[in-house]
Amino acid sequence: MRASQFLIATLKESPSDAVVTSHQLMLRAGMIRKLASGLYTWLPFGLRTLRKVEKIVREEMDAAGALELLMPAVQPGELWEESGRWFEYGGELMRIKDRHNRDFCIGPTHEEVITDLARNELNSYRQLPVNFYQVQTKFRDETRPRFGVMRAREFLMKDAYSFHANEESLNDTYERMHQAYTNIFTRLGLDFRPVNADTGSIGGAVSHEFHVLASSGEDDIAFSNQSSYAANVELAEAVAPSTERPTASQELSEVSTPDQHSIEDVSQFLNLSAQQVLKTLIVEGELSEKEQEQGKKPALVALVLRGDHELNELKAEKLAGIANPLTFAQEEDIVAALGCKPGSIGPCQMSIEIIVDRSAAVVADFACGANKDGVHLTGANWGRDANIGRIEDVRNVVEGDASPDGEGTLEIKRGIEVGHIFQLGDKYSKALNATVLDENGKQKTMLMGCYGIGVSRVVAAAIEQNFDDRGILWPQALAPFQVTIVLIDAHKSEEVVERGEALYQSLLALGYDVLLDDRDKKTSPGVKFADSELMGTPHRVVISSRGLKSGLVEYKARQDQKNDAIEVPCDDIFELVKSKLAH
RNA sequence: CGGAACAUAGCGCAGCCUGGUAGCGCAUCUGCUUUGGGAGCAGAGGGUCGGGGGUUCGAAUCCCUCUGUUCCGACCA
Repeated sequence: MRASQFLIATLKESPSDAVVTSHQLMLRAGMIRKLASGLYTWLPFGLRTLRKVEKIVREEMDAAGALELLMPAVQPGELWEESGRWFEYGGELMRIKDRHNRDFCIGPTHEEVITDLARNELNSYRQLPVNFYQVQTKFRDETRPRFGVMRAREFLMKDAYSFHANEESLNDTYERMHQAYTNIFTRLGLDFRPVNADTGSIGGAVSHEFHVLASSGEDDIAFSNQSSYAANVELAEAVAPSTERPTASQELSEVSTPDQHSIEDVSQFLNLSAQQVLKTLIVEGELSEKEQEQGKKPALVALVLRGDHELNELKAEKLAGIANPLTFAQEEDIVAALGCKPGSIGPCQMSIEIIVDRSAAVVADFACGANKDGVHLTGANWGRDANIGRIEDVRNVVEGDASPDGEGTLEIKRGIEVGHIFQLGDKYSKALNATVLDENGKQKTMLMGCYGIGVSRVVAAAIEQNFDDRGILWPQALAPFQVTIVLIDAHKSEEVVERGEALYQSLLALGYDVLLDDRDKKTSPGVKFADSELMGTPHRVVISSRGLKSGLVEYKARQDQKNDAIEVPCDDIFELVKSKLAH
């Protein structure tokens, strides 16, 4: 591509609404422009990278035996009513009506449509397994779109759906997809982790998220420093401490702690570390349907954690006897049941059920609320002063915790979710009655898996992981242009033009993406250099009349932090660039 | 959804407090000069100051309202 024929839409300053690096750089390098909140136009330069991600995704999906198709972005509401999600899905589902006043939505995902297709087209177990995929625009009406294309409302996604006659087949395809995803992100040149994940609202059992590690990520990922164990912090198990609880060495005593409510206040006031202070959270207990109908009030349950630990609501609400979704008790109910306000609650002399976190259960001589306003206890001990009740895992893991697989300790980093694979089971096939005939001629509900990659988000994630103060540092596989040839003094020197043209043509002939910066003399060399760095082209050749006088041209790799370029004889430059591009 | 802020040329901003001819930088266009790190000089174009309403002789500026955008939060004993 010749720069003079291309849209180079670089900006010196970034629009004020861009806060994360990838968003700023995508705007500044001329990759995208915002149309409205969460809606972006991909300019020619940005589209090149988007297409490269798509290409690698397609190649690996095809290689893994998946079949590409393309479904409509607009979907009939009836299908969503059939699956039940018309009512379950919240405001993220963009609902529209056509001119006949019929309900439609703009697809945030395509389980319903593909399952409808499968029930019509698949009749026999002998047609299974199959795995269909598409690369397509999705729409989710996010409450708070942000970070550019990283959390946009309209985005490009590769989604795949597999159909199976049995669990074994589903597992098999799931593993193949796991491997295909690993291949994809490896080829893209990204630092990523597959992590065990919560299945969320989509339902089903087994699930992995693929996260690109970057400080701007929205999820906390816990991973072992010694093994391949990685999990979303929401799901990572906090293993029981291997140490025994020390024996009590202090006497229980009451301390007046006026206006000291938070763990921070109390530990400072008592001059104790937060680890020695236990916090007690009061949540609502579970009610049976019958009790709910009778309008009974739920019993309260006390959750006891170490002061420096955070409650994991997901873990808590899964416990028997606790309301799901987790509901914190109202202040008046707490006062009625315990006789004091939140902020002074503790497990000693507790009248309601107590669930103690594994780590909190091995603390001795702890401080806690005294169940009297403005009073705390110190030197408290389980058994002697408080009933330990049940012990459960109800906290988030923290750095340094033992890895649940027994190997190494946990580190926590932010991750950007770029891929997600699920074993859906029969959730949708059952709802939509998608069956095939089995070996015995009997109707059998198919099992399903689904596998997504946020194609547009991958582009942003790649930038979050690869940039410096001058701009983007594209991994080879994603670079919109692999080589930039900068011409200097082209208007004065025929030889500059000829040499540049020759190199340009021979690299093009090999199929490389080359940008020939032939912009006229109004574009100064400094602008060309700055643009090539902002745009992140991995390799740059500079051809100038000054260099050609000694028969030399200049080569520089974008990754080289040092500013010094290599001067090479101009007859050697083609071979040099070719060898650099080869790997 | 809760809280906070912002909206002035394509982009970044000033002007508003204290009402009186709408400005700066970048970008754009023309001419001349210039060519190894975001060029120089001279000139030019570009705005219903987000929309509506009000106060006033007069509103970008003060008041009300709507819309849009952004940020923070949705973990707490």
